Amino acid sequence: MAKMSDVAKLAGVSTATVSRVLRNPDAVTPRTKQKVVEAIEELKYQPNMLARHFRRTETNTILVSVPNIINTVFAEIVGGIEDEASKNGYRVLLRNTNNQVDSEYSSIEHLKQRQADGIIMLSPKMDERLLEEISEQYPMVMATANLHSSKVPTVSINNVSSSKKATDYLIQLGHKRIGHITGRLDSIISKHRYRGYCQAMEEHNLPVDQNMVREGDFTYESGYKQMKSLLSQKTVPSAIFAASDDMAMGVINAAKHHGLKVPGDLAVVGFDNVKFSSIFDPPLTTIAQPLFDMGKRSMELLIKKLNNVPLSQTEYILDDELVVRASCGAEIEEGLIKK
Amino acid sequence: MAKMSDVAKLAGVSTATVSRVLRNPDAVTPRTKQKVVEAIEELKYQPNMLARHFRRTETNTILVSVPNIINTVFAEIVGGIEDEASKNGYRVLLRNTNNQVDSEYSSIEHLKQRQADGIIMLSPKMDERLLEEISEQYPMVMATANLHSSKVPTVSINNVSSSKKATDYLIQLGHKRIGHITGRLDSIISKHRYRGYCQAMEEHNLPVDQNMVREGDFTYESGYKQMKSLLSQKTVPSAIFAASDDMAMGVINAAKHHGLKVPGDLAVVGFDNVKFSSIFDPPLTTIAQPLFDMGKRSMELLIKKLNNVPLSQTEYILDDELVVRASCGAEIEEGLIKK
DNA sequence: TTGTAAGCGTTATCAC
DNA sequence: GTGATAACGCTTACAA
Repeated sequence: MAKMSDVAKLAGVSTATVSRVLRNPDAVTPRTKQKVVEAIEELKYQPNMLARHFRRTETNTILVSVPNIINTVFAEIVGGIEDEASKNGYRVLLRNTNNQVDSEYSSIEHLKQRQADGIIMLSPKMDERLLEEISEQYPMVMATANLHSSKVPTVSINNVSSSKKATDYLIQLGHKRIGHITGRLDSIISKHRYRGYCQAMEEHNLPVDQNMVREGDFTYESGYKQMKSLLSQKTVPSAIFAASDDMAMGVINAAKHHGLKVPGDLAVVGFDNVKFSSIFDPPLTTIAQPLFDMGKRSMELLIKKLNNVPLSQTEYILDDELVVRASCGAEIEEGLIKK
Repeated sequence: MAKMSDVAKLAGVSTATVSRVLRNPDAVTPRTKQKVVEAIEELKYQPNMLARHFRRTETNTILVSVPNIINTVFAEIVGGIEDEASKNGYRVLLRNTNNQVDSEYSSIEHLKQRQADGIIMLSPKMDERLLEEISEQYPMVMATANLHSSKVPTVSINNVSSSKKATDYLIQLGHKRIGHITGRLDSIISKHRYRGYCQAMEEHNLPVDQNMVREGDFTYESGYKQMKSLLSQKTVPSAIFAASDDMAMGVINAAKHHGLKVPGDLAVVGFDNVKFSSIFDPPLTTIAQPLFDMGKRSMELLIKKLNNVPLSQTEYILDDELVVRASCGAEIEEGLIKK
């Protein structure tokens, strides 16, 4: 494999000149540049990036810590990150944590060992104070995370207001016994979505009945199971707000298997607007998180940090949207919501 | 940031010894080792991996070229790759190609620039001869690809026999007008699946009617569109074999929107067994590709190549399986297939 | 504008 | 078993 010194020799110049041609061609006369370029082509020279990264102490690589790449929510965010990254000459190193905090720590180690220029953490589970500490020393951005503190730059939607919006919608359709399947309640996202649900209920003087609330873990299976549990009670909800589309689909299938019609006997609102939510039968009414954009935006912010551009804020709240489909039996007609 | 020489100084040894403690601790007396370890902890020394990679000319990173990470098929394979990689101390660098051949070439450049120790290509579209050439010089494995040649190690299922199996199943259920939605026919995978379909038909003396065959591109949308097209004809199929689950779901929804009952009026078999296929209504009968395992296996093979372990073969065919669910209206009962 | 040469932090080859 | 030192390939003061 040809190295820079080979190119230099063939072109009759020094390695410094070859390096300049590569890095900043205008600092060199057209003539020498020409010679060097020819030599590069002749030898099919490829710079040894390991040497370059070492010397420049940068990798052009950003690390993404993902709880689970198979989850379409994260896959879409990663898609957005990758898109923006490759447009800017960065590569994306993926780290699947499988929801293990240990794995998150080891991602941080990678960062400290300078194997990546920066990190984007998706829904981190690790200690918040530690996260802040690292964020002070290394370029870091978080996506789909709501920490208590706002020291770490975070891209998300407003999980409280969006959930309130979802619940409001069900109330507006006339529902009173509205159940909620939460995500794992050790996650702040889940707490916020729960809070939005509570706020909507309380504002309309509807009691938040703990018999109507179940803790899931964002998965289809947990939605299915918790709905079964709700259906085994004497009083049964007429509507469900699920904190994820996967759970909403579990809820609907559980209801169907129980002989209920959706939306006839049960209205369901999901959360995320993953691809399948529109394909599912019935298509899900859901809160659309701009997942791809969240990924893009996180990467944009990280690039700013990498270039020492000061960020004007630390919380970037993107717009969510209630996407109305058939799972609540409502149709938009002339701008009005009809049951 | 502390460097090795700092550790050496504090421990009162040379850098060579520190390096030894890190790489091969048994080549050092317990006493010196102890001193060095203490110094490392005291200084919170982290090796500079950029320097190490440069020096060792290896990165412990493998590159995965993915047509589209948002596609659950690929996401599951990547999940398997990541799993096996992290068990073996490798990191996974992701490159989303968005089905652009150019992007595949640029992944290869990364490899040549020694930014990764090896590469796994998922469904590559680039020139086959070039692929072979690169495979001779660099560690490379392919997954979900069937090339004509068998020089590049490839992990896949047998797309011909699996498709034949799927079609046979429909024939066995009594269907005669069986349609097929292919993937893009410039892909060998699609051609093989088509071939399996044809073989099954011909073996049962059923004509392969070109009016019953449509070219899709593996996406839900294409399945939907091509089914609409099939339904606009005078003679309409009674069953469809779709070359992907996404297309199968498109087919089913198109049929439903057209007023047909699935499986009552139309039986559908898909391909891939993505997570959502069992959640869909009706749950899809489909060919299960062991996606996660395919990822794992590809990584295993790549690790062998990286360690210069000779591979006994170049084609690794994993077992597929026909998963029978409700989309064909059949139920397994006492081991018998009933209509 | 171009060349010289030092240096990035680690590892490997020698001696001792 | 340990230490001195050269080397990996590129970048960058500094000198010319």
